[in-house]
Amino acid sequence: MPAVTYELIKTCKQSGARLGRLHTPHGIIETPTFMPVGTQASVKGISPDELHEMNAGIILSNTYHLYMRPGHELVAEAGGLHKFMNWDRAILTDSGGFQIFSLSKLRKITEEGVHFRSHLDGSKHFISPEKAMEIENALGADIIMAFDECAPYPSTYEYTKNSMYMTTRWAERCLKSHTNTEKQSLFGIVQGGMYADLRKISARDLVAMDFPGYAIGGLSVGEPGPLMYEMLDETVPELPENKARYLMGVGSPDYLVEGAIRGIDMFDCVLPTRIGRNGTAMTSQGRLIVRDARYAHDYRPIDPECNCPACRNHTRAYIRHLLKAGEMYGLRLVALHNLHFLLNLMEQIRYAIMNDSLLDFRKEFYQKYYGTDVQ
RNA sequence: GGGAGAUUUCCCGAGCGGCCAAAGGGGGCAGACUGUAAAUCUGUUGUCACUGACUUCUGUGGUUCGAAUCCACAAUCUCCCA
Repeated sequence: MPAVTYELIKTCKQSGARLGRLHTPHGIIETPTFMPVGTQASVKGISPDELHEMNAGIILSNTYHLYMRPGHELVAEAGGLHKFMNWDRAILTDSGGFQIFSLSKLRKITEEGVHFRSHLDGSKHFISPEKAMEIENALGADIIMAFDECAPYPSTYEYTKNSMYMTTRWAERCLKSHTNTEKQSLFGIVQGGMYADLRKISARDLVAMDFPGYAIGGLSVGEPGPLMYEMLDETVPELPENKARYLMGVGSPDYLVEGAIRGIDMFDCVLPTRIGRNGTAMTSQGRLIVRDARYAHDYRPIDPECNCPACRNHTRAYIRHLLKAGEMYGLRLVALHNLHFLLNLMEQIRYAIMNDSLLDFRKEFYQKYYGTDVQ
């Protein structure tokens, strides 16, 4: 029995979306779910208590960043990531594959692994699939991700194909070197860029290796929405029904709804915290740039339909003032609100699946959020 | 009372005869952000009939083909001597 298992509860008759439960050593998570991102063992600006209050069941952290600082040995010495950051619910660690992509100026990819320079001090490092497993085992997250390459968009067919096959070989090596299987489950990552045939090959090869869960990576990297949906439509049917499906790096409310409709169970994204810190709120009526002058005398909450602490206790005018004045409480409030908003959206999605009405929900949501019909 | 210096677009501040509607900051305004090198980044910030024209650099008058830049006087401010 793997550490993490997926239990399918029901499928939405209208959309095909899945309602389920993710069983982990640190609790059961209702899916589809959204995982707040805490890259450096902290969801930027948000405390574990606040994450509890918004009913976050699982958060994401990052192998690359924790390896660089403070070092995985230190986290292990502290008693593992849960204890280190005092978070008693589930954690997923990303492998650092995305950092290979986003820190691309500083790296060299080989079959053996990736040579790169630290973004902190320029020092040279090398991470292989085996090394990534060693680090993730030391960190001790419930779900750990295979070491992959997230190909940039756009990439040629040749490049994407080679990259995808290498990611598959790396997945095999990860599986072999991952030791702590009774407490941590390793998820494989489907790659293949924007090429349907490569996506299918990637998915089939990984499914043959029998991972406890599957992620879809390399999407939401700048491609148009419809192209991402098409890739999901090609990929998800290849994945087994009894395993969790995780769409990496997604994010915006429309993508979450569209992903759920296509059978995705887990999402993560920096968007709510990042745009929150930068002054933009997600509301039931669409995006609201709290910094804007039009809210200077607006004494309503950010979202009148929200009952998060920011909306219960503070006005747009006040939060705008905090943001303009550079007060960190303002950044925290908007990030906090955005996380509440997305977690609440996931709850609504689950409710709609339960009632076989997710397509109806999508229509209503789009009209309210974007002022348009389903694109 | 005498002497020295200063006054630039919202603020600070560069400019010292043409390449100046005027550097650079700050502030303002607007936008972006999707497995976080992001409390970051981008654009914009005299007026308009906006690939061009017009009105600006304390005020007035002057020198010059041409002035934010030179001269005279005035106003205001700062410092030094009585």
